Amino acid sequence: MFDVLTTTFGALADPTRLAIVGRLSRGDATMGELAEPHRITPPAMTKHVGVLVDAGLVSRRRVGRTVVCTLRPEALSEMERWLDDLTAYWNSTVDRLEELLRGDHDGD
Amino acid sequence: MFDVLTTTFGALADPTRLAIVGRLSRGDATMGELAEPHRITPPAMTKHVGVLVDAGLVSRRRVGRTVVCTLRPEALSEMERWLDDLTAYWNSTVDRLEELLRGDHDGD
DNA sequence: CGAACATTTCACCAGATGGTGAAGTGTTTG
DNA sequence: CAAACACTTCACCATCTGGTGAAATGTTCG
Repeated sequence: MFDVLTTTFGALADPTRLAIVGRLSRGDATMGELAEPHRITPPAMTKHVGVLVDAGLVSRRRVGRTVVCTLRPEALSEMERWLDDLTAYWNSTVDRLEELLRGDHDGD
Repeated sequence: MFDVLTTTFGALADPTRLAIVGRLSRGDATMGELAEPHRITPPAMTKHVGVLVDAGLVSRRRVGRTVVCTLRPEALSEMERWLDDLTAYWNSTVDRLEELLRGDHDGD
C-alpha cells in the first residue's frame, strides 16, 4: 500500500544520496562529478545512484565513456501529496481544537 | 549536514511506521491500538514507535497502564523546506529552459 | 589494435534493521 | 496482596545496507 512511498523515503534516507539529489537539482552530472565531493569509491557511487534510479528519482544515460544522471523530481509528487494530506488533517484538527478552546477553556 | 533530514526519511522508510503516522494524524492512540491493524508483536511496535520518537515525529506518555502516542508534525517542516527548495530550483530551471527554447530551438 | 579512461559487476565484509519469544516493569483491580 | 493487563527490555536471529578491492565492460584516442 505504501510501497512507492517507502521506496522514495528509503532512497532519501542517506546523506550521500541526499547530496546527490541536491547536486542534480542544479543540473545533470556524470558519475565522476557526483563522486568527486564524497570520499567514496566508484562502486559505492554506482550503488547509490542505482537506489535513486530504482526509486524513479534519477535517470541514467551513457554519453561517450561517461554516464550522465538527471533528476526526475516528478517522483517526489507522491511524497508531496502524502505530506499535504497529513498536514491538512493536522491543520483541521488544530482548527477544531481552537474552536473547542474558545467555547470551553479551563486554563492549563 | 543532512543529519536530521536523513533521520526523518529513514523513520518514514517503512510501511508499518508510515501507517502509524497516518493513524496518529487522525488522533492519538495507545500502543495496543497502533498494533491492532498490523500482525506484529508488542516488542516490534515498541521499536517502531521508538524510531519515530527518536526522529521527533511522535511523542509518548504513560496514561494509566497504557502508553499514548501523539503526532508531532512540526518535525516534518525540515522535510517540507527541503522539498520546496528542490522543486523551486527545478521549476526555475524549467522556466529558463523554456525561455531558451523560445529564443534558440533547432528541433530534434 | 592497444593503452587509458569511466563506470559497472562481482565477491565479500561489518554493522544496522526488523522481527521474534521470554522475562521484567509499572498499573489497575478483585 | 495477587492476578491480569499493557508495555518494555533483553537476547537472539535472518536479512538488508553501505562499504571495499579486484576484475570485467564499454569507449575514446594514439
